[in-house]
Amino acid sequence: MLDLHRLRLLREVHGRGTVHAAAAALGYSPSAVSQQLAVLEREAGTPLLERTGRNVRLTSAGEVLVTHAIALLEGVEAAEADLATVAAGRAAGPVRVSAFQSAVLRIVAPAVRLLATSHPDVRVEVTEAEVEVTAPGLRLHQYDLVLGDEYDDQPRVVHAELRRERLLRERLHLVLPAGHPEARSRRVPIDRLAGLTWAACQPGTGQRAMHLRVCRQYGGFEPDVRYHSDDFRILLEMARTAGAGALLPDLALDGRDTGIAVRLPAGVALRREVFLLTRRARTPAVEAVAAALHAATPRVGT
Amino acid sequence: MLDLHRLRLLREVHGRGTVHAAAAALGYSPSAVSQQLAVLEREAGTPLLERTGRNVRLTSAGEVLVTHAIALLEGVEAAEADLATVAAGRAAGPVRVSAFQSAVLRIVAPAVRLLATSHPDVRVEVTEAEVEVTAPGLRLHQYDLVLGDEYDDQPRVVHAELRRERLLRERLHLVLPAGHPEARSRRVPIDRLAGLTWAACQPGTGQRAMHLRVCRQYGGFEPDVRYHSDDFRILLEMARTAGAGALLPDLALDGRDTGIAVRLPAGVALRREVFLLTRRARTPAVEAVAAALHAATPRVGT
DNA sequence: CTGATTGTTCAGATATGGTGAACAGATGCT
DNA sequence: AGCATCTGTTCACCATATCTGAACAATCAG
Repeated sequence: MLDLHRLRLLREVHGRGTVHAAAAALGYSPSAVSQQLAVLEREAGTPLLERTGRNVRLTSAGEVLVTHAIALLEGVEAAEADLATVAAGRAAGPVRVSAFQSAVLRIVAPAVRLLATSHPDVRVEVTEAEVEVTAPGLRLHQYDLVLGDEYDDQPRVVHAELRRERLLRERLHLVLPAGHPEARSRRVPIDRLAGLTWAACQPGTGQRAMHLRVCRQYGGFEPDVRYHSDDFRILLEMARTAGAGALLPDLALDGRDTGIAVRLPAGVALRREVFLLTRRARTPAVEAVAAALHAATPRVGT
Repeated sequence: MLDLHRLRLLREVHGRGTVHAAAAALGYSPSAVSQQLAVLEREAGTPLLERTGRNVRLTSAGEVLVTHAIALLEGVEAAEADLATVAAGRAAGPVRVSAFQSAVLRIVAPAVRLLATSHPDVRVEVTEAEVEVTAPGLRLHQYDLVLGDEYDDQPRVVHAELRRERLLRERLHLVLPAGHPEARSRRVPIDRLAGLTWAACQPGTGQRAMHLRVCRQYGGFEPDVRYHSDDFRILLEMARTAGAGALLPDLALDGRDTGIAVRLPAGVALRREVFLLTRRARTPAVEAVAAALHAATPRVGT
C-alpha cells in the first residue's frame, strides 16, 4: 500500500521544486528524501521524477500521483482536525497563522486573546512574515491562515485554490514630525514635501513602491529616502525623532502619536487593504480563528 | 501525522468486530493489531475503542475517525489504480473477483480469457465462494467484484454503498435420470415426483430452501433429499448415476446432458438471477473486468 | 577551470513494527 | 459452581525500515 509519508515527500518536492528544499522544509536530510522517493518509484512501478539539469521534475505519472497525494493529505488533515474537535468536544487543534508586522500587533494578537477564552483548545501559532513569503506555504500546508496587505495600485493575484476575505480597508496617512510647517493644515499637498527626508520600507516592498509612485505622480519629485525599515514602528520613530516623513496606514498608528503630526495627503485617496487567505477546505479550528480575526480587526476610517 | 496502516487496522476492526478477525484478515497477530491501535489512540489523544464484554467496540471518536479512514483508504486505492493505469498506459492492476461455482465456470473463466487479450495488464484473482460470505468482504476491500445469485422467492438485501447489476436471469430445470417415466413429457408436474430421491445443496443455502419450498408448495410432499452437495456438477452426476432428481439452473447445465433428462416443471416458472456487486467507486481495471463479465455471460432462455 | 550548487549512493546507527508467550477478564458448557 | 475457551493486552525479543553523514557524479555560474 502507498505510504502517506512518502506521498508527502512527493508533494513537497513537487511544490518546492528541489529535493533539498523539500528535505529542509520537512526536517530531513536530502539523502533520506531521495531514498524514500526511490522506494516510492519502485512501489509505483514507474518513474515519478526525472532530472532536468541539476534539478528534478515530476513525470506525468508523478503528476498523476501527486494530485492524489494532495487530496489524500488534505483528507488526513481534515481527519486530524475532526479528531481533535471530537476529542475536546469543541473546535481544537493547532492552527498556524502568519501575518505582517502591523497585523500581528493590531489584529492577530487581540484575536489570540479572544480565542484564549472562546476556544481554549485551539492552539494558535503565529509567524511574522510577509504574504509574498508565506502565501505559497499556505498551499503547502505550512500555514493555515495568512494575513496579507495590498496597496490599491498593486493588486495581488491569489491562487484559485485559496480563499480570500477582506479584513479591512484603511487610509494611508502622511506622518510628519510635529511642528513641521506643512503640518498646520489638515490636508497636505504632496508637492510641498519635495525637500523632506523620508522613511520607508525596504526596496522591493509594496509600501516602498507605493511611496515612490505617490511622490513621483502627485508630488513630481524623487523622494530622499534615507531611513529604510520594514518595521512600521521604526519608520514612525524616525518621523518622531529624526524629523523624517512617512506614509503609513491606520494600523501602523496606534493613537499615541505624540511628537508627530498625522495628516491626510491633499488631492489623493491612498488606501491599503488587509485580507485573510485560507485554503478552501477549513477545519472547525481554522473557522474559529478566522472568525476571531474578523472580530478582532479594528474599525478604522475608510 | 496519522498513519494509513493503522487506520486500515481501525477500519478492519470496525468492519469485522473483533481484533482477532481483523488480524487474521490482514495476516497479522492480534498482538500487533492491539499494539498499533494503542499507538493510534495515543496519537489521537482520545480513546477510540472500548471493551464490551470480551469484544471491543468503537467509541464515538473512533466512529468519526473510521469514517475518515474509509474515505482515505478508498482514495489510496484510487491512487494506486490510477498509477497502475498510467504506468501501463491502459487499465491495469490487480482485481479480485469472487463468484459461486457455476458462475466461475460459465462466466468468470470465459471473462478471464477475454481479458487476457483485451486487458493484459489487468491481473484478475478469482475466489470461489458464496455471496453470503464474500459480500461483506467487498465493503472491506477484500474483493472488488462479487458475483451472487438469488432465487426469486428470496431476494437478497444489498448494502446501499454497493452497486448491483444484473448479469442474467435464468430458468430452473427439473433434472431427472434418463428414462424416468415422467421424463416423457416436456413439462413435468411436481406432484408426480413425490416418490423420487433428490439431490440438493446443503441445508441453509438458497437452492435448498427453494427446493424445499417448491416440493411443499407445488408438489405437496416433503422431498427425500439423500444427496447433499453445494457443487452443482455433483448434483448433476447424482442424477445421472444414482437416479436422483434435482432442480438446477441453466448455468449448471453445460449442454452435454447425456444420461439425464432436462425438463421444465409444469405450472411453475422458477427463476434465478445472477448479479454483480461492486463498490460505487470503480477503478478503470474494475470497470474493464465488469465489462468483460457482462460480455462473457451466456445468453440463456429466460 | 574552479567552486558551489544539485541529487544519489553507501555504510552504519536507530527506531519502528513484528512475533509468540504469558496474562487477565468474559462467556458458555457440563 | 467449575473449568475450558474464548476475548484482548502486555512483555521481551528480533527483523526490518528509515534516518544520518560522508563520499560521489553531474550541472552551472563566474
